Amino acid sequence: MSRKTSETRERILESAWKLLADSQASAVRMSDIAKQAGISRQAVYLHFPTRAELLIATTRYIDEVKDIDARLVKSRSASEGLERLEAFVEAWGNYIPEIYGVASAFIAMQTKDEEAGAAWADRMSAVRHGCEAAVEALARDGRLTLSLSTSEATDLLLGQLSVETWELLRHRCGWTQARYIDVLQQTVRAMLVV
Amino acid sequence: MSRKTSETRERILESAWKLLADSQASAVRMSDIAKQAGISRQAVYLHFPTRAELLIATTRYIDEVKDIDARLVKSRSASEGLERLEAFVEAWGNYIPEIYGVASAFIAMQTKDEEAGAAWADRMSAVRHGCEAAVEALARDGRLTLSLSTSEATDLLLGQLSVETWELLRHRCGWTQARYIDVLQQTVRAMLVV
DNA sequence: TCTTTTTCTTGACACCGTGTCAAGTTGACA
DNA sequence: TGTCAACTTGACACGGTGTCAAGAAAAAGA
Repeated sequence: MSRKTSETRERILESAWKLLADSQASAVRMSDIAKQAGISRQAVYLHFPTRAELLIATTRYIDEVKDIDARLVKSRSASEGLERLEAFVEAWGNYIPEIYGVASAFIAMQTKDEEAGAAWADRMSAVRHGCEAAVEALARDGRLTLSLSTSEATDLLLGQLSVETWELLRHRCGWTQARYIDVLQQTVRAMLVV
Repeated sequence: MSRKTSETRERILESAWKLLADSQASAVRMSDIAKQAGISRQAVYLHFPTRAELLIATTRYIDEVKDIDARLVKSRSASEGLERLEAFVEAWGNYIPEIYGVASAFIAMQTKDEEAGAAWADRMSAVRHGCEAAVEALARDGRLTLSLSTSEATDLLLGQLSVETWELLRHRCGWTQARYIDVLQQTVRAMLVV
């Protein structure tokens, strides 16, 4: 692996990221990314065999740069369930804008492309684990709404924290990010906490 | 307009409906629909200029056959806000499965096709009106959660009742339809009602 | 420095699905 | 019988993804 290789690879990832971030996702073609990176379309295929794999690599790259793990520390180290839940909503809710571009590209591809669907499902299952941990902490404190199993509560939380819901509220309904976090913490609490 | 014309048109709509209902939406091509209807692909274009317009016509057709209005009567005639809200969740929540096929085709097309995006947005705005009416009835009863404006509450309800959320819970998480309705009524109540 | 190997470029092509076009067929009805 | 509308057949353009082959250019190695 020469230095050149990883440099080009990174330039591709940066380009994909940038384009996905400011145009509307699925309009970004392989040739656009190549142009942005200042290389030929074929060179992109030398590094990433398919569009789906490029998107997958892009999310991983963003996770690294934006340090998703660091953002979750506060939630993971919370002593109480409710605190953990609120910290999780805040951390993930504030992370969505970072990945929204690539996320919506995935969502658009899901139906057409098997591989993209699997990759996105995998990503979502990581989020689900976060939701589950918060719900279980709540249950241990005996504060989980009685009528819900932990798995149901996890599913609901996942739905509430979905990229689609974020998009609806922030883009289509014009909410501010701060209000989104605020209201979501409040509704999630009303839904899940006794 | 001869009898023949409208017969064919209806056969196309029925075919589109059927195919969208049981395969995964965006994999349904114009040629599939033509084959199902027993006509040539070009004949489909004689009745519907684009795939988007065919989808739009298909939703209208389903609305007619499944009588969406009749399903909303109970909600519209409710005397109390809470009653109206719960009836609305039930009516719309039970209508989603009927339109899910064509809905997900729209959602998949949204990004690519301007027209499809507009049509789906239009449809969603009709649902939003339903949400709004329920929320306003609740507010009139003085039972709307204090920290939310009626518009925010409407947005939240819309998000909770979105096709995407339904799909998550029913398909990806394996909920039954009955449980979906039950839990949604409960969570929506917890979120919005004081 | 000269050679080998890797990376990237150029340009062509196949494939798929949408939408268009033109010429011809069929059937109803006057 | 002739006319008109609905339909068929077969061709084609377009846009986007992914593939292939030949060659240029740059890095690595002796």
